[in-house]
Amino acid sequence: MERDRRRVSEAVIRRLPKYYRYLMELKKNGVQRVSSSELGQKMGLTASQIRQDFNCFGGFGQQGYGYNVAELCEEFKKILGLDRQYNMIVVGAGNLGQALANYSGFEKEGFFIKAMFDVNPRLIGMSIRGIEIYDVDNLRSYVASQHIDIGVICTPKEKAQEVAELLVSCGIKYIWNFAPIDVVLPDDVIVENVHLSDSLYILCYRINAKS
Amino acid sequence: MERDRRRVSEAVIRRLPKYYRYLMELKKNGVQRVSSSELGQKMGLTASQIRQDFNCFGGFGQQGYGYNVAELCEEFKKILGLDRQYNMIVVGAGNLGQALANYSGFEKEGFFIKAMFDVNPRLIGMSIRGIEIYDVDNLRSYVASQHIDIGVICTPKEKAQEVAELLVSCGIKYIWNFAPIDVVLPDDVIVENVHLSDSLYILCYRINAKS
DNA sequence: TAGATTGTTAATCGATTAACAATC
DNA sequence: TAGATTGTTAATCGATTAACAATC
Repeated sequence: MERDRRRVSEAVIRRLPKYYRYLMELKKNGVQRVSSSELGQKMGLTASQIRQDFNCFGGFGQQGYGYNVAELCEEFKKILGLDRQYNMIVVGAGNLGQALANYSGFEKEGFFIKAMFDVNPRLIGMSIRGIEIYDVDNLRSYVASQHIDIGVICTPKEKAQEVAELLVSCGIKYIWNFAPIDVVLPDDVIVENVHLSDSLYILCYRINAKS
Repeated sequence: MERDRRRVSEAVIRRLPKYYRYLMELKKNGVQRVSSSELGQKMGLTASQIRQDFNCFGGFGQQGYGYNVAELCEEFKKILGLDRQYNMIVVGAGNLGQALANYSGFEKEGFFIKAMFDVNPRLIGMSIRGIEIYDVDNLRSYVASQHIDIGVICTPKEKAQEVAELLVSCGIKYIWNFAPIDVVLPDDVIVENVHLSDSLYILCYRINAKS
């Protein structure tokens, strides 16, 4: 039960969503219990690693039995912070921003896009699934009047740093960045990047490294 | 110059796109040379690590001088396999698939979406920036008649495994997967995943771990 | 109780950092 | 040549794996 008995390493953090996905799948399939070795087999990890990882957060298992799937799902939901709602705004209502707004899947998990912002007059005033696109000039006053947790950057890379700074100056401390650039921000701001092109480059590297 | 003097670790591979991004930026800004310590400062890495990483692929530097930026860009382009063209098809012409088709940036880097496929009759027959959406039933004959390198999966997660197997059965060996699931395929198939929800979960973890 | 499987400590492995001779 | 910085070897650090006592 004791959290933070040791520092949770970056490697462990990167595996957490994968654990969550596999455990939810097991739960959906009506599986009641799972051992570290069964789960390891499925996920391509060693049983040892799984037990080490889980014990960063607490002793969730029972000797001789394994882990209760439903219980473990709940624990992971808490660990990942998925037991609450998050309000988001998206800056940049182009292709990607619109795709995110159109995707209804995030809402089921508690992530709500409350508004979008852009500089393009053709987009301003439009709405997508009820999500309005506002002029980015209205961002500051919008954020002042609403509770927004996460700022999502979907602008071209040239604007990303500027937008990130704007968001931070409005008090937003958590940023999900889709622009292919590393934004530089104060240490207390948390940035999570989705670098599509990096991912594609890695695929290409492997294509060529194989031969 | 000798490649593969040692096996290139996963950790190094994940850093390659970042090196490429920073080096291209330096080149764009007209910077001629860079030392490992300068680059390290910018990227938040140690000079030692950069020299180790680079020397997985060859001795690109010159003692007392550092690295020639333009030369290093060329080397990284080759290492990543960005010195050629890739033809892609997208399966799943929903939000995300359409966003990828609308994004013209990939073409500038040599990635061409040649066609899209879907099961939805409302989408079949449409075209996006000249990219046609075909019935997925026509995928096999299409791939047989065209040279396609990469298959991109933008379907809901329920269909992803099936689509992946279809692509592989058509001879496609390289897959860029956006569905939030780990597809299981033969060992000689290379899969690169973009798990948006995993990324969002990690952001949430950090939001909650902070407090 | 006996069998199974955890939680945890110890051993191993690999990645990062430090140091320095080589050399431009 | 002297100064700078690489390429590379050695030392350190951290993550993964193995082992096993604890215990359900």
